[in-house]
Amino acid sequence: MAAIDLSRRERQIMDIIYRLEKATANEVMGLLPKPPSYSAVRAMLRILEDKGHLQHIQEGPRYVYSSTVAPEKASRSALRHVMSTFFNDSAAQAMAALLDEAAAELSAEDLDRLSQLIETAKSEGR
Amino acid sequence: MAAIDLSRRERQIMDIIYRLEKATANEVMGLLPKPPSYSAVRAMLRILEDKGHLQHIQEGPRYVYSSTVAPEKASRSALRHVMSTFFNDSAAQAMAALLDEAAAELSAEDLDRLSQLIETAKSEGR
DNA sequence: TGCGACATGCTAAATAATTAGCACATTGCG
DNA sequence: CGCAATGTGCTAATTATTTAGCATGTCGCA
Repeated sequence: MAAIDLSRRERQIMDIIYRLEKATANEVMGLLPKPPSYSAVRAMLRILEDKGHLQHIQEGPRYVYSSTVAPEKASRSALRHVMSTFFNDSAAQAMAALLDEAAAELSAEDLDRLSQLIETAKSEGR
Repeated sequence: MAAIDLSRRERQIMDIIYRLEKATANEVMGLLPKPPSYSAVRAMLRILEDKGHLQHIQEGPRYVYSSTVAPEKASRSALRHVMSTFFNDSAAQAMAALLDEAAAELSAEDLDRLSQLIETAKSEGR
């Protein structure tokens, strides 16, 4: 079930679909590194659907694929995985690293919002 | 070069090595899901070393493998990848999700430290 | 309406990944 | 010292992944 047992292409495709939320075979193909043929992409999508990772709806003439797992849930397990792989399961360390890595990109408003979230967490944590 | 073009087993092994910082073939084997034979593990380690992802030192009779990329650097690119896949490249969103996901595990001290880091970032960001 | 563009499904072939097995070196202890 | 345990290197076979190709259906417009 976890991302850990997807093959390389499968993972690449899942990443794209998470990024776009929903995508057609063509869109996926466009974003794949060293894109294979269109029909190769379709085959992979079908396999991922078989395995239960994707679902599709028909939209006009084509299929639009999306994850069967809610994006929020998937992102949480991705974060968990990064925490366990690189940060000794410490959320605090992971957050510190994020802050450090991306400080330049954060606006004053972002930082204020984060401060508030932390304050809230403090008051709840008792 | 990126983790995105590692095969499934290669990725699993790299994750283990990041987690342990350094590891022997035996340790890696013990942590692999559905562990293959010892010699299969050794073969993979050799391949990863060929590709430049791992290096080893001889420690007594055995090889101890570690990443060629500094853990800090690897963790940053893992965070970047999660940000781009799930959080629309927004560090702030990623941090908020982490906070929410792991609030229960964070101590008051953790939260204080994070507040301070954020204050520092605010003052630097001008 | 008829045809070009663009879908899908399926299968078989090509390529890549993964594994086991064998030959041999080194360690450490009875 | 000698041998069991535990290393490594390499190669070849198995298995999984990834791909292309062909048959076929549908949409939209000249």
